[in-house]
Amino acid sequence: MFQERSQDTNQTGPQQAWYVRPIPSAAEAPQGRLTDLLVLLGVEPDDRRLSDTILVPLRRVSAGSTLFHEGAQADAVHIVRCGTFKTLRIAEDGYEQVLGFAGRAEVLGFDALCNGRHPASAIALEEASVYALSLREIDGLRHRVGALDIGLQHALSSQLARASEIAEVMAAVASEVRLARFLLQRSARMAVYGQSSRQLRLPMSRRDIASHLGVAHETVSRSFGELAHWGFISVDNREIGILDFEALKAFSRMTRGMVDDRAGRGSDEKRSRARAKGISPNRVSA
Amino acid sequence: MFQERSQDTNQTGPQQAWYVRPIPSAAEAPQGRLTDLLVLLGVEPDDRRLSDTILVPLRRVSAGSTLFHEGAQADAVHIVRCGTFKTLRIAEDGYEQVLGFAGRAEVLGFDALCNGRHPASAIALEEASVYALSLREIDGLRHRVGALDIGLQHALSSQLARASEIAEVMAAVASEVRLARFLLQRSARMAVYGQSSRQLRLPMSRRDIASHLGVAHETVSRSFGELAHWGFISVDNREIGILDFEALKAFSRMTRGMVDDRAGRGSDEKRSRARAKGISPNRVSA
DNA sequence: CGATCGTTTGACGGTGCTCAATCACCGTGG
DNA sequence: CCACGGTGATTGAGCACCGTCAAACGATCG
Repeated sequence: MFQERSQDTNQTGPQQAWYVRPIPSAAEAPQGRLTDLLVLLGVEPDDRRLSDTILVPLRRVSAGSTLFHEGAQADAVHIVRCGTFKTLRIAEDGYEQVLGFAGRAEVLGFDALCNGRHPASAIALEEASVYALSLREIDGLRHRVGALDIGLQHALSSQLARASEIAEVMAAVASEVRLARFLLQRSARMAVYGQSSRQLRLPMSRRDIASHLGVAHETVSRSFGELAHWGFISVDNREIGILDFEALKAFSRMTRGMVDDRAGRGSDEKRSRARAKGISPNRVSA
Repeated sequence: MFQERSQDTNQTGPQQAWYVRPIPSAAEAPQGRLTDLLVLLGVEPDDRRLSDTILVPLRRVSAGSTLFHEGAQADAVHIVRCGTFKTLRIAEDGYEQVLGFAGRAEVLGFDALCNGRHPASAIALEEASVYALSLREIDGLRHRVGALDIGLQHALSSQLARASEIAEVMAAVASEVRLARFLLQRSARMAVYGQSSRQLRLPMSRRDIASHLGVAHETVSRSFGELAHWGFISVDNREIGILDFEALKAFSRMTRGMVDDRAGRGSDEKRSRARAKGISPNRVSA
């Protein structure tokens, strides 16, 4: 469905796992070294001889299948090794609210610790694999391996800081600004891992983006078109190129026009979005 | 520039703490027992004789003054003992985005751990006091007192789960629905601590609410009026009474009208918001 | 009692949601 | 090979809703 870009390595074939796939039992259960997990989390293994001997279960998730369901009992905390996930909640009427996207080294499912149930679902957007830290083992492991404790703490702090990203995109009034901020967030996250921050391969659909930005998916399409039309980005399906980084950044700063600010200075600033269009032919307002 | 709004209750006079206010030194530095903090976090002190002897610095924050500033170096993780805070980020142009509200037993500033700087500011909405766990001591304490480790983990998990609240309110298209969801969130949080969940005293201004909901503050006023007009709530300045809980809950479920829902059933359901006006009593269905 | 801020209400214009239709892409099967 | 659904992405048209500007109202405190 989504995957034909990097999906050449389909090993299990059509086995789609619509329901929770049981952990591969016994023989072929894949495992990873704790050392590798620590490196993934960005911490130096303090006792390498110990962490080398400890194995952490790995779980492969095929594109489109769910890592865990909203409401399901939590059994483990997951750390993404590769691939991308979307986290979402589904309203009674079926509307799916995408809360965020999680990639390499990000933690999934920690928010289930407090009451034992997942408040959101996690669905893989592409072939992915995650480390699964069993809830029964995690506390013991953290005590035995101090580096894991630090690494997890660090990752959780990052995730908490990133939680404001969704507020950042949704706070913008104009849909094009929302999209611009979203693209910059993706770009910044790519840059952290040394990836090119000017060429993005979005693993999620327009509808996922729309839900995440809080707009209709048609509006996302239009906004892509506008941003491209203004020369900020180039759009080729899910391949996005950032052509004018600074302009995009400046444009993304357009906020709710100084609402409530009775000081009033800069009441003309807000109109600059209209001016931004002036860079190229004037559109709208016609 | 922005904060002279709720600065009325200045007990220290003009000493406004524009910068990080140093912890009250020596003599009068208030301290609380670790045991009390553990109880606040909802965990049983495992070694009471130990936790009774350990003291945790307390910090009092007057209404309107900031606990920490966005961008400031983090020195401690705070746990709210009493009072309410708003967390916010300020855009270059001065627009203040309210990310959330933190009350009793909630953790503030943990998101600064990953890079040492606070990604958001925290401002007290009313007289408040917080436990301040110094960053240098926190790891040692967590190791010595297992209950603290568990309690913090639990609190962080809750906070992470609550991070989706802002997405929940902003996801709604109609402003009245956003406000309804917000009120229900507040009500639910009150209920956790045994407070009456049908009578709310909102400690934040309309402008704060507006920023948090992603709408203009005039729209918040109008939405309050509408919800009251429909008989869902009663409004008396910042005192809100929930008159018809079920109706309010049903109304809050109105989502983006089945966008993308190709099944298409219920395309008339969405209009029910307009119908809601005509009906004061129960209209629930679902 | 006046000043300041928070809150409410009104009017207008623009933006985006809704409802459609169309195109592009893909795997399937005649 | 092309017709055939199925899905995602794009584009268009109309109208309700909310942001903006403005002014009045209310509360609190000096």
